[in-house]
Amino acid sequence: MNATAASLLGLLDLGGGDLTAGELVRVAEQRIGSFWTLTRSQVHRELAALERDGHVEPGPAGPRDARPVRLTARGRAAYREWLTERLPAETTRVPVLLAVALGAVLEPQALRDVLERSAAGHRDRLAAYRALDAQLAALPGGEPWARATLAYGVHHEEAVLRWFATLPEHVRPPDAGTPRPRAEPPAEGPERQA
Amino acid sequence: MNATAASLLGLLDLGGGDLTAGELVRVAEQRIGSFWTLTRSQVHRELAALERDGHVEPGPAGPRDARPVRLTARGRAAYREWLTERLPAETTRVPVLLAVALGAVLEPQALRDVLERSAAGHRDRLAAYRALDAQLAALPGGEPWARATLAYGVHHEEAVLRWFATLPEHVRPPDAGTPRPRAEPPAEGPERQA
DNA sequence: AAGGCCATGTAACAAGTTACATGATTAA
DNA sequence: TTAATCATGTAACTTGTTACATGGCCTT
Repeated sequence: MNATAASLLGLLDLGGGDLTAGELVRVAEQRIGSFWTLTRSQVHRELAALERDGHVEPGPAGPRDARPVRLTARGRAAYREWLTERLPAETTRVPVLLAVALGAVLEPQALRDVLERSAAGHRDRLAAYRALDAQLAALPGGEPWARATLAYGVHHEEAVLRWFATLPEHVRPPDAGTPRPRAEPPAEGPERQA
Repeated sequence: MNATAASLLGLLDLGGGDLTAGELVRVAEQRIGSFWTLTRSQVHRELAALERDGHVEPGPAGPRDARPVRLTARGRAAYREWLTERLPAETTRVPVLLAVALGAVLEPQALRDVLERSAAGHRDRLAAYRALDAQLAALPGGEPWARATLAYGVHHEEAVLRWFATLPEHVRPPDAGTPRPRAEPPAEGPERQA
């Protein structure tokens, strides 16, 4: 049982019915978006292993050789055990930090350009998360868990943007704000949309 | 040129002199810590490729078959080009978010345990970052770039801890604080755009 | 001087990414 | 009916991880 396999079983559990590889990819994208990458190739490979181990069983075949799978009781127990007992720590690679760590040997202007592009991406993502959250909030059930997941993204992006503002002035990207002032009314509403 | 190779060249540049694979791993751990994972196996593999491509050249051999390498002019240009022109976006897998996304089908108690353990890890890391930052601040040069890197970690961990406090009460880990009162800790971000 | 310890390099394995061939659906 | 498009599965490749054998270093 690995992280990818466990996540697939969990999504099957959440989905309720039979899902194909493509559907799983879509559900993952929708449910955990940019915080849990999954490619179709991975899904196919893991699904094959999961079926071999009895964690999923094939459902009725669909068009295009699409093979929906269904979670088995064994599979449900396996992923839950993994989730509660073997959940690994978060691992990250933050490319922009590499640039910052090398700040002593880089041209300030080059570093500043890198930071500016990175900051723009974070601003865009923050805006996208907020927009999506507004959509979810309007839905009947309120989608509390999807919104909780999104909230992580919002908190993270806000934190990163605040961090940009703390960088030395000669490399700080424009529009990153300034280190100190956190008093003024933050423009909560519609910002420059991506 | 890939991210791992580029980071090795950058660290060689920063280090100044000849470094062995093991030294590179140590420098990476010290400089970008938990935001840039590197294993010795990767370093050996990449170093072989880098030497083949003329990005590094072998220095005087040391004990235990240790083979220090030195950055070449070609290597310096290559990693800088990558850093400023091809820096990839951040990719993350946040296991705890998987649990949250599956909140609808998990036992609340199980989810709460998972969250509590995750929160504990984040608290520990935040404390460690702060302690390390205090050490760096006391150093002669002040280590501005190392501290800037660390600051990212501090901001990130603070944000995650704040996020925990926003989760539904019946799964919120103890010691996570409460959603509303944001008196003391860094508050709503001043991510002013324009 | 000897034995445990630790760092080195190597190799096998697992996971993630990219590119491609095929077949179904849709629109003209 | 035909052509374009899109989703599917497969394969090849790259990157990351884990486990292991060896040899210098340090302590006793």
